[in-house]
This record gives sequence, structure tokens and C-alpha cells, in this order.
Amino acid sequence: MSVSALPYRQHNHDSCIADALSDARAICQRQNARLTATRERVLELIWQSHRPLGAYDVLAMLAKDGHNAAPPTVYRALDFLQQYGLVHRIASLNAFIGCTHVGTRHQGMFLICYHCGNVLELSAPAVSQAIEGAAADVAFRPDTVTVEVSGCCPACAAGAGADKRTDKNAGESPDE
Amino acid sequence: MSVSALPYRQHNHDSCIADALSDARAICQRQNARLTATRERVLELIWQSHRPLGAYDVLAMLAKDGHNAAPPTVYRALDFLQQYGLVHRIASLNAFIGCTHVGTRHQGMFLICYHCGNVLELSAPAVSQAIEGAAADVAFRPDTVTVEVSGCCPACAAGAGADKRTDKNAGESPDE
DNA sequence: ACAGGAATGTTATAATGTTTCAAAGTCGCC
DNA sequence: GGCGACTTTGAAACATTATAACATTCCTGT
Repeated sequence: MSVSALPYRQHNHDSCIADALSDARAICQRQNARLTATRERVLELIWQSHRPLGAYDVLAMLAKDGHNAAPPTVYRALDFLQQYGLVHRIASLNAFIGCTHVGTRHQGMFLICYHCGNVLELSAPAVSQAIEGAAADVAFRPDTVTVEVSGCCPACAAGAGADKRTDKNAGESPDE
Repeated sequence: MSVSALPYRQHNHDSCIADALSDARAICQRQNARLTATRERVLELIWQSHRPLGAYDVLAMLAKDGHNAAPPTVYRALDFLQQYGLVHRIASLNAFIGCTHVGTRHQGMFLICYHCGNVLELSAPAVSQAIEGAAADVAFRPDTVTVEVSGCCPACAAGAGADKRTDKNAGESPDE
């Protein structure tokens, strides 16, 4: 399970995608889950970039494939992928992103750049511990934890970031 | 600025509401912001319980007042209240809740009980620090932080909690 | 082959949130 | 008080996100 963790740095995103897909196949096989064609294709689409994708974005991309899908198709695939920890939902954006910590027990923390739109998932044990401690102080038993930080990523702060509005399909940009 | 912080304990919720409203008036006056009748009414409705309320719930309650409002009316009021730190939006629920730390600089952490529906807002400096530290480690500059924890509150864990589905209007229940 | 369950297709609808433009209210100023 | 600028609200339409319900197809084990 080795997916490069830094969308902010230049990287070969094709191998990002390939790794994510092969990780997914391995995980599903191990758990006897069916990574069907639709599910795999949705995962691949989600992984097209490090920017979260709305369910209807995925739907539109499926449509371009010639797959005339309806919303439930996408939501069901996303539910499945979430269930196996392959994608995460970003609540503050109503959007989905590929998990970069597949197969490891983790409670993600998401750094969302409001300029370029990239999202970096961190596994931050210190944060988890602090949250669990604060919950324990009031005898609250945590189940699921959502940590989403919106802000400015280093590349954008340095003026080098891509603009999420302008390069939908730029081939070699450093952030895809 | 003194709003009781524990929905899980029995408390006089009428004074909760009264305190929240008087705090709001003070804050708006100090900042020359207009707490108009609609805005104040929306705040009061939000404060009817310690459970987050959807925008359309508020809309329906306004309708019962005889106020024939449209969605933008509610969203505008909520935007205003958020801007002055009087309510928070819970992203994972698409709902809004009164702020229990009005006037203090804080970055809220929300404990959401999936059984009774109550939400407790904590000010957890240790959590904030951990998050800022994790962000700093990757040179990310945080702007807004969302921390939402879904789980089971002490009252519900002890079997004493109310059920969010069954007591919409119970007068004296310990969780209102 | 076939029975049972999982996955998908299909249609409709619910829930949440925004855009736009017009009307009314409020404030400072003369 | 009246006037102009600005803020707030009204109103209609629309956009986006998500789910319900039921039929059909596909896959798996026997």
C-alpha cells in the first residue's frame, strides 16, 4: 500500500492512479468484495486528480464513457468504495476523494486548498489522540471523526499553485 | 457571555435561550450589526434545543409563525449569524446549531450524539494545537477548521438519553 | 440448470442550497 | 422632514446533492 502522499509536489500521477487501482483490487480480493467494472471505473475517475469530485461530476464523466448512468449508480459505487476505505467523503465540500492511506488503520485529516482545490490527506495520530482525549473528558464515546481544514497549500502560498478554475484538463500540471 | 455548555445535563433551557439572545444583542450592538427581527427569530429557533436544525426546519418553523419566508431568507439569516459567530454549521449534518462560546476566540469541536441528536460544542485548545502542528508540518496555512465527532453521549450510553425520533416536543426532557 | 442473493437499471422525488432582480426599510446628512 | 446611498428582505425560479422504490440482470454455489 504505497501511494504518494503529496499532491503539492510534482509527481507522476499516472502511477498514483495505477497504484490506487491495484491496491483496491488487492483489498477487495482479500475481503471477498466485488470490485465490479462500474466500481473500479468510479474509483479511477475519482483518482483523476487530487481534487475531490462531486457525485454528479463522476456521473458526467461516466456519461462521457457512454455509460448512461443515473445518480444511484454513482452513489452506490461511492458507498461501496467508502465502505472499503478506498475513498473518503469530504463533508464540507459534498465531494469525494481517493484515500491515500488504503489498508492502514487511520483517521484521516484533510487539508483542502481553497485556491488550487487539491486535498492532502494526513494521518495525524496527535490530532486523533487530542480529539479522543477531549471526548473522553466529557465521557463521550467517539465513533466517526471528521477533520477538515480549509486553507492555503504551500504551492499556492508561493504563487506556484494551479488555479482550480482554470486548468480542468492541463496535462502536466504539478498538482494532478 | 455565559451559556451553559452541557446539553447532556439537566438544565433550564429557557435561560439557555434567553442568554443566547442577550449575548447576541450585545455582540451585534458592539459591532454595529443589525440583529433584525428575522435574524433574531431565526437565532431563537435554532436555540430551541441543543440539536442542530436544518435550514428547511427553520423555514417550516417560521411558516408556523405566519412568516411566509422563502429559502433565501433563512440562508441569509444563518449566514449573518454565522458571520458574527452566533451559530455554527455542522457540515456532516447540513444543519445549524447555536454557538455556546459566543464572544470568545475559539475553534469549535462538535460532539454529535447519533442517538439523541444533541450536539455539544467544546473549545479544545489541545485539538486546535495538534491540527495546527500537523498543518505546519506540511507548510499548510489553515484558515477554517472543521472538527465533528459522531458518537454516543454519556446519557445515551447510560440508557438515559432521549431518542431523537420520538420526542420532538417533550416539554421537560433533560436534553432540551 | 437453477435458486438465492448481490448488483445494477430506471423512474421519480426529496432535501439542500443559490441566483437574480425587484421592493422595502434604514441610516446619515443636509 | 426629505434625499440619496446602502442594507435588508421578498419572491420566483432554478441548481445541486441525495434517496426511495421497484424491476431486472448478473453472478455464485450447488
